[in-house]
Amino acid sequence: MSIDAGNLLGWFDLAERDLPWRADGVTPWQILVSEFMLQQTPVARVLPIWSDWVVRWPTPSATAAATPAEVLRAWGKLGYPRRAKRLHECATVIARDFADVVPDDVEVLEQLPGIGSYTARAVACFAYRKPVPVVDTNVRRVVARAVQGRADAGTPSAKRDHADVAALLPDAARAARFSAALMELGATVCTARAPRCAACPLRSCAWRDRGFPPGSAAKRPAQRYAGTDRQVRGRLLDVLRDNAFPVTRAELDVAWPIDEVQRERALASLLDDGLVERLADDRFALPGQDRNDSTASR
DNA sequence: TACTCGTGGAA
DNA sequence: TTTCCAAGAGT
Repeated sequence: MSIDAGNLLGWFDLAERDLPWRADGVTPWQILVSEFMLQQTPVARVLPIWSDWVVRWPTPSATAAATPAEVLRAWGKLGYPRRAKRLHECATVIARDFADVVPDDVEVLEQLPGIGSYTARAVACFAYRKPVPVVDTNVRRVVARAVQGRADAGTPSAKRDHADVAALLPDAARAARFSAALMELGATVCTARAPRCAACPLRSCAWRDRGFPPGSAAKRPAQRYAGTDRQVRGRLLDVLRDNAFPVTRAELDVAWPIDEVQRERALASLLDDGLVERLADDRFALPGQDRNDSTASR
């Protein structure tokens, strides 16, 4: 089964969310920034961060001129701070090697830091209107249901997923908007939990035709967060973000006093990721931040 | 392929 | 309260 382009696009014309990175005049770089922020992160949480960010650093070179510390602070608690580091690196490469112009070629984009299969295609499609398949978790779910008649998408497979979506794309003139519409449908109607089938605009759906068979119960154990290294890293970074000057080990210790071994492991991984810097006096700071403080002189 | 990597709101 | 999961990337 396929998806009728006119059917989906007609719905999108009426139901498209008014997201700021979709507005006229938003540059490819600013769209790229939105895609970094939206990786595994809900739209509602990205909105305020993105709005401030693109005003402060409207171009790759402006972003590259900032310190990693400034970028990490602006990222705030958006999560996965390695994304912020990679966005900064990505800006540096584009400013230096691409004359401050975001590439429009998928294969070139994929070589940039923090840009993978999805983001490369999203930028090519949304910023440059290229008719390339854009496959995210929403698209995979919509295709699994409407086309394949299954409740959930299978294990991701870039090659197969791209082929599945490429087969659905209409003519090149409408392909980019079709991809945006497919994502939008998955994000707002054909959702993972409690899909709103009564509001679905699709006239054909293989999953519905089969009587909505449930997904296979073989799900991976729910991801836990409390007590994980991720939480410890988050606590440590939280301390560093909140301090304009370098902090001592003792100040980090209180962020996770329970388990010293785990705390050291988390700190080592942050250093390894380039998200934290160790100074010669054994204090710690966000990379590139001011090293002076009021206590150093007395 | 499977696992790590944050965060917080909704059910 | 616990569970789910939200425009993925890198290894």
